[in-house]
Parts: sequence; C-alpha cells; structure tokens
Amino acid sequence: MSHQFDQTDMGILQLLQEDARLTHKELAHRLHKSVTPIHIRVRRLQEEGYIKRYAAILNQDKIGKSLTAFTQVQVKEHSQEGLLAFKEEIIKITEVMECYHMTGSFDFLLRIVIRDMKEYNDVLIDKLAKVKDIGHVESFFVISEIKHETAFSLHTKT
Amino acid sequence: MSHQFDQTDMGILQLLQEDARLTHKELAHRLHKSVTPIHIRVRRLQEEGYIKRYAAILNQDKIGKSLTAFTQVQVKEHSQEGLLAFKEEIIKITEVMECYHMTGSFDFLLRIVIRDMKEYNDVLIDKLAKVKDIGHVESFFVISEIKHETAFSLHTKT
DNA sequence: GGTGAAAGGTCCAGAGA
DNA sequence: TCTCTGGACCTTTCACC
Repeated sequence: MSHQFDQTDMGILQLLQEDARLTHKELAHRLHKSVTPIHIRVRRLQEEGYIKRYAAILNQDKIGKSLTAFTQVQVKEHSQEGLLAFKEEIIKITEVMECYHMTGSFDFLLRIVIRDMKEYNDVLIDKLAKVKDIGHVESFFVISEIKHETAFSLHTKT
Repeated sequence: MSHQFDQTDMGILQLLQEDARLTHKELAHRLHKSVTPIHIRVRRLQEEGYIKRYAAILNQDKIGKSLTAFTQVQVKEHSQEGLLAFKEEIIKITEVMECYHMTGSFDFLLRIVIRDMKEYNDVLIDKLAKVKDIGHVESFFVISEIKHETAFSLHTKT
C-alpha cells in the first residue's frame, strides 16, 4: 500500500465534496498542481474507496417530499438472527433514507422521508408494522431543517 | 412557469442521484432520448432548483470519522430570538452534519460525526455547551450503520 | 418539443525527464 | 512523481424540423 494521504489528497476530497463536477483542470489550479497528478490522485482516491460515489443532491421539497420523520424502534428479539432479519426488511423500505443500530433505550433510529402524514401512516402500517419482531415504535417529526451537510470537514485530519 | 415534470425528468433525477457522473449520452441512451433534449432538461432541473448540487460521497471510516452521535438538545429560551441565535451558533459547528428543529420532548436533533469519544467530548464541552440558552442534552451513539441513502425514491411521484 | 452537426473543452494514456 | 502532447470523448450551441 502506497497511500500516504497528503495535503493535496485532502484538498481534492474537500473540494469534490462541495462540487463533484469540478474539472481536473480547475482542481489543479486551486491546489497549485498540474492536471496529470490531480488525475492520478482522483483515480487512486476512487479505487481505494475514499470516494464512494458521486451523487446529485435533490431539493426535498421540490420533489414533493415535505415531511421528514425520525422513528425510534425497539425490537422484541435481540438474537443475531432477529437483528439480521430486521435489517434486511428495513433496507427494502424505500422511504427509509437512513437506519442506524443505536445505543440507549431504543434499538434503531430511522430517518423517513415522505410527502405528508398520510404517507407516513402508510409506511408505518403497511411496511414497518409488518416487519417481524417489531416492538415499541416512537415517532418524531422535523419542523424545520437547519443544517444538512454531506461534506465532512477534513481540516484537522492528518 | 413551463415546468411540467414528466417521466423523462424523473428518470434523469433518479439516475443522477445514483451516479452524478453519467454523461448526457449515457442518460440519453437509457431514457431512449437523444443528447440535446437531455442536455436541456438537465440544465433546467439545475436552474429550477430540483438539483441542489453534485457531491462526492466519502467513506466515513476511511477518513477517520468512525463515530456518529445523535444528540437531542433542549433550549431554555423559546423566543424567536433565542431560536434564531441557537441556529446560527449550531450551523458553525463543523462536526454537526445535520440539525433539525423537532416536535416532541426535545427541541433539536443533531447528527454529529467525529473520530472518537474524545472528540465528541471536545465538541460537547468546547462548542455545544458554549451555545447560549442550552438546556438538557442527551446523546445516543451509532453502533452500526445499516442504511444511509442520499437518493430519494421517485417511482410513484407524479 | 425534437434532430444533427460543428466547435471547443476535458479526460486519459503514453513517452520522456 | 511530474510535464507535455495527442487522440477520443463529452458538452454546448446553433440552425433547422
């Protein structure tokens, strides 16, 4: 492995997180390098998995997804099979944008994005309630989004 | 306003959410159109704000951010100025990836991404605790990430 | 709305230092 | 590891349908 992660790599990642469509020429200019080394580094960062993928980030309201819910879920069965089965079911629910296994008084935290409360009800009744071993479910709703960042801050990373 | 959002627009958004670097030629091929109309539509979708931006999505572990916390915050002052001041302070904390104003027994939910528990402690003590009118704070930690999607599902959207 | 072609820019490999 | 160069491909515009 020859990846010594330097300042230039960090600069590339920082800039591409903010705008994935910067050309190599532009990156080279901003990082005071020429195009070829930038090209090589970007490819290496992709191949080594630093960059997972490039995504268009949409405006949630514009596409009619105005409601965001955070849903805390407890499961009845905490065996390995129980948890695995739960995960597989949850992944299939397209409205679930994020799902985490958590410490604390509940087991899973879900971020669910839908059009309105009617659609949330449908997800709860038709999809979530049908998952095996579901226990207590508690819902919290987003009043307003104050910050939603996809870019990690890398400034103090070595 | 001349934007009647059709199947082709939806296809473009769906595909670009998954891979922002698809060429117009490739999009055209997959959506059974030619290059120019795709080009015009992509530009319109950007200009009208459907597409907010293009982002490189990084591997959180690879860049040394192995810990994710969800932090519930109550504020003491619920006046308009109090809430506004809180928002302004929170936005500045670079470790806070997401912040939502919520319904329910707490006021704000934060997703905080850091290297380890030491760094979480630093954020709490040096940054969050210094925000004016902060009240009760409760922390929950991610054991494992089961799903983390940036792409909304558009299949039933009209 | 769509087609097709022309001009300019970008990507990416190869040779050489 | 970087610089330079050339060909292939992509983006973007324009005249026309």
